[in-house]
Amino acid sequence: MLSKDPNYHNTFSIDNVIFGFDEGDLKILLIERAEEAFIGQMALPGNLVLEDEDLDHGAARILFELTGLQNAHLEQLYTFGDVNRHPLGRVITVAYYSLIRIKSDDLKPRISFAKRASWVSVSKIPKLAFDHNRILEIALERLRGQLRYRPVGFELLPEKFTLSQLQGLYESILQIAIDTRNFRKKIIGFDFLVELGEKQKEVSHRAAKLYRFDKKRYQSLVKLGFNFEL
Amino acid sequence: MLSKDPNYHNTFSIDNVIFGFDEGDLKILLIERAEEAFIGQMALPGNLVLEDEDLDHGAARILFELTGLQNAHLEQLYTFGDVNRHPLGRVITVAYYSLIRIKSDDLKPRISFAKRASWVSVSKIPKLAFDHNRILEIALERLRGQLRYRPVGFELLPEKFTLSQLQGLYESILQIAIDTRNFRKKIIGFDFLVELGEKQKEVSHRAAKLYRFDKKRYQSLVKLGFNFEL
DNA sequence: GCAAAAGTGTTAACTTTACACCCATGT
DNA sequence: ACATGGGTGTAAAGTTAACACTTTTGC
Repeated sequence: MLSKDPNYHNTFSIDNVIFGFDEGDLKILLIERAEEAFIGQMALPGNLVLEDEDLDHGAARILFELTGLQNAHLEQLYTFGDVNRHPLGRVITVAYYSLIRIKSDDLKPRISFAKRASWVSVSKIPKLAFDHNRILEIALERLRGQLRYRPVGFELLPEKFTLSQLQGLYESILQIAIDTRNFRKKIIGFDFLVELGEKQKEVSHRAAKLYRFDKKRYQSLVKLGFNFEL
Repeated sequence: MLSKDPNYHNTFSIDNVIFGFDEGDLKILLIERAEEAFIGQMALPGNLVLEDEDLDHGAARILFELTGLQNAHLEQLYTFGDVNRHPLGRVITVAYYSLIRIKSDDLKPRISFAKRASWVSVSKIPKLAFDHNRILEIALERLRGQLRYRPVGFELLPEKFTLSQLQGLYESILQIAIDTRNFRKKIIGFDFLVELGEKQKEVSHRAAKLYRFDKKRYQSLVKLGFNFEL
């Protein structure tokens, strides 16, 4: 065990749980740590908050510095403050989470704190630094909870997607089977998907129609009292 | 404005939002502050966390010291960390919340930090210290959100209650009208209320039957896949 | 006997579930 | 022509919503 570092006295950090969806699989963004503690180990992209910085700002800054990602819609998840969660001293951490569309050219750490950032399937998460496995667990619970009651799935898919992709996302994250006809009826009935008049290309079967999520339409429906529920 | 106090550098606190229900009215527990900052003003019962204390423990300790309350089931709500939320320095605060049964003899502050603790109707909250009005707002949102999907109402009522009291609680907190017959059918149908075979006393109208919430029964129903929803 | 709240059932509208076959495309 | 996933409707079961009168009790 490392000895306590007095600079870590009463200090706090932010850790980001960033979900993405790719190849039918839910993934999260991990970095390889290039500094103590847990040097060389995989961890959530997180770091200390600056003294003159609001929490939400810190979350966005830290995410950018460690991964190169910008404009993720970060939401506060939970605060972890067990006395011994950090080997160098008392550090409470505020966890944030976000759902984003994975793009291949996204990931470029801007500071040496992280060696690299990469997407890891949630079914293949190694032992992480600190209490990050636990943080991820809480984030997964929250994601599963929100998936049924808020149209969060659309943030994970590409802008243009097929109804089967959408159904697959729900089935994969919630680990349930969904009846295709009922699913389509319901989703189409919500009346916030726009049929793009385009089709999939380069698939070796009947090409599916492409849709996009109409966020403005969704928001105006919500104002009229509509409640998303899958 | 007070000058910054170097002792408050990178320090964190806990604030508790404690809900109670009495006389058909939702209330929260406030203290009158006996120390700087905001001396003499009403505030949520909160204080600094000790260095060697887990967050959950700190929440329970602080609540006890400032109000005398014990055994409240405290749940973490949200963390507030705006740079200027505290006039003496940077203090992030982790808000906790709890629903409890109000009893008249509960409230006795154990340390001089609070002059007194008292229940205040949420419709009559004054301007509070720090950003506590905002914290309360977030807590109210969370309470309203949870009320429909978790049997939290029973934590606010006395152990023995009538169905009208229960209905009144929902109507008062959610600010909606509920059909009595449908409400009773649904609640009775859940099959986790126990009819006590007793009746109200000293009311000048037909006395209502008393019920209690069977928590064990509820939990075993949940295990079988039951989902509370009002 | 009257005021005040307790208690009780039925029907129509709507929502959810279960279920099976033909279609379009690439190889 | 076959393999692969895309796309479609109906009926039964279950749930929710609307609605009005009688009962009990204290004063």
